[in-house]
Amino acid sequence: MTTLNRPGAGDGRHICGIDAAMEVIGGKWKVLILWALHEHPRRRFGELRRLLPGVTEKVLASHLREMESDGVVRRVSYDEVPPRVEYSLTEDGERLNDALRPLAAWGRGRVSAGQAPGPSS
Amino acid sequence: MTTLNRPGAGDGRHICGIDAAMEVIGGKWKVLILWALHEHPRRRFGELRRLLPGVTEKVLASHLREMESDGVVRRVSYDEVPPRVEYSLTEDGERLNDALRPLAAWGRGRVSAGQAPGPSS
DNA sequence: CTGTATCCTGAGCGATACTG
DNA sequence: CAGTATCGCTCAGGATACAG
Repeated sequence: MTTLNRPGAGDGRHICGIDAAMEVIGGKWKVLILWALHEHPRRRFGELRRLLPGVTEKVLASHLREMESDGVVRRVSYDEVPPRVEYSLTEDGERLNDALRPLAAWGRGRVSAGQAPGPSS
Repeated sequence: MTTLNRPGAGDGRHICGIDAAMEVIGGKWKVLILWALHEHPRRRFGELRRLLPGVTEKVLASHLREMESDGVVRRVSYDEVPPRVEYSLTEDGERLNDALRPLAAWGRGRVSAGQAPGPSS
């Protein structure tokens, strides 16, 4: 289960529904994992790691586990040698990704307008 | 400036635009502040504090400062005694709130379906 | 190749007291 | 009323080594 430091986390009390979503996407790399798996379906662990420059194995693994238990990521393990595991989005994960589009558009808008935090002071 | 522990934070490198948005809403109470100011425009500091049960003065103040410098919250200080300050959303803040609606709907959907993290294991 | 097992750091947050 | 100032803590995340 995702246990993030958010209001209402753990006790199931969410004020407006966004909290519930924030718990799912609240990890540092989770929205990027969502995005990567949407753009590149059925990705292996190592491929995902390469798609997210800077993420460590430990964090990627734990994020994937949490997203799996949250029902947005599906993990398929092929019993081969060497081992092969493929990750993809569930239907709910795809819906979550769609729900993030307006937010991404909003973010892109202010990036191109130079209002995004970071570059300009 | 918002300095969250996110990929690309600080250097202005965002992969898909969601990162930029996540930096703005990444604080523990920020989406709730957004929501509260949308539902109850022109709120005073103390009122806001009462609208967000559990938030401390320090965190509320710092979040409001960051959101102000991110251009989503407007702070209007009336030069009176006792002091009066009113917070409201900027146009961009309202747009951000709109962009969060699909996400809230997604979260509500899984809350009512019992899939949200927290209540069920 | 696909992950655990440890250890560690620090940002983010909370509690409390205090100020104009 | 509307905040700062300080202190402390927790836990998400990073580094590295090891395992099946």
